[in-house]
Amino acid sequence: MIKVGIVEDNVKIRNLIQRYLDMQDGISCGVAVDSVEEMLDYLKEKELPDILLMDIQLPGMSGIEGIGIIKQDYPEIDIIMLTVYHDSHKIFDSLKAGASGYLLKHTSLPEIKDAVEDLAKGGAPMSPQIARKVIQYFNTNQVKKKPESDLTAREQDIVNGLVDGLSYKMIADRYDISIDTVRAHIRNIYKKLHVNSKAEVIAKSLRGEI
Amino acid sequence: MIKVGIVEDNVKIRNLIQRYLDMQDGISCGVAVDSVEEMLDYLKEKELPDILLMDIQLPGMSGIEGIGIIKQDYPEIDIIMLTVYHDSHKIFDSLKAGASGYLLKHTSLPEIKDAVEDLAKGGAPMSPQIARKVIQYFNTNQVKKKPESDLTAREQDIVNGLVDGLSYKMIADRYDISIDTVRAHIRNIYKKLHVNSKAEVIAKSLRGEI
DNA sequence: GTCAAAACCGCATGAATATGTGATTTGCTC
DNA sequence: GAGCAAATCACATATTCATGCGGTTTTGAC
Repeated sequence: MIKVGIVEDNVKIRNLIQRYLDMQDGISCGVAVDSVEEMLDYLKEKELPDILLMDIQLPGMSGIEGIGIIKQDYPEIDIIMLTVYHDSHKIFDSLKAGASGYLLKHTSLPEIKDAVEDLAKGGAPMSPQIARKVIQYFNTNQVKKKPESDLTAREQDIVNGLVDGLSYKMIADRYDISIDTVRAHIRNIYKKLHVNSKAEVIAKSLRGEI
Repeated sequence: MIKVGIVEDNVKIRNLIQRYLDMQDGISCGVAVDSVEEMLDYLKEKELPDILLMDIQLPGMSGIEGIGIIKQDYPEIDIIMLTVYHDSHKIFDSLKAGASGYLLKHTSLPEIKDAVEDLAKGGAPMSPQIARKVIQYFNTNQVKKKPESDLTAREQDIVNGLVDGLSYKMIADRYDISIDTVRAHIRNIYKKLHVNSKAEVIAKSLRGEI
């Protein structure tokens, strides 16, 4: 018997999921609350569930913060996020915090049931769009081992200066050239990198894209 | 009609999958070869498939090397790995090389068909065990850093804006606040981080020091 | 020895940023 | 309900940046 708990502030959705899961063979859903705080109270008193379904947008503590707190005290509980958010930040923050699955809210009840069973069997339920973003994380963030910028050595010097947080004047002093020369180099760097601010150069550089 | 190609050196498996997929509605599987080299020859001459199913262990070039070569010349082709290997290195190397899905070989024919359709719809098919390993990558590899910045949630928002290369005005628009408020937050951020330029904030953030 | 690329320099101007000095509202704590 | 942090907004000013234009000198390749 898989014991499931729900943290979801929309009463209708919460009751719907709880009733549906509870009537399935092999699943019991004995606790459904509307905030992380309530769930923490419950966990202190009662039997621990195996799996939690959790929203992100909640009254009080957010679901993402909740993951961290709950996993710290009860690392054996697996958490599936069930939310409308499909932006990368929320997804990766959730996974980093310790979530074991991530479903979007349009997921049907049978699919939620499948996800619970999947997780219990050692899988990691994800909505297809979510899986795609996770995969893309590897595709994009790590494939580029050699970004191969066409920056000259001097231009790279200037970039390093920017990354060190220096102003044009400080860079000029560091390399003993005039500030107008720094400007000239920066201009060329912007052209080559297709950007138009210090900020973007620094970001690119620190992301390893130069 | 989804056009699928197969690279698999086991003739029995290859023929089985090809025949099965080809008889499905909406899928055609016109090419099935036993090495990356042959597939490259085919791609030069004929119509490009939308999706490739590819083994890792192959005569000649390995499937993982193959991903890189194929994606370089034909980035629009999505590749699903279909292999017996479930070790993290092979999985992550494949994903980094540009694979869009990863299935284990015990996957049934209908599941392979589902995977093809899933991918065509923007998903990212993965066997449950694979999904679990991918998720664990985030859980373990990245949780460890807690730089402990005392930035408030709003201040962190602003920092994210800066890292995205936005100007004050753009940040103000993103969060629907006035540019003077952005300035105020930036001031406080600078105080807390002991810096005095956008550049330094971005650098600190991307170095994980926030 | 010519040619192109790289590095260097200068001036000018509008835009963006850094920083100061205010203020109001809200929610939480004691 | 006093005190305080957080978030919001305003106005002002000096500095820095982004970008336009124009150059010269050095250096390596052909």
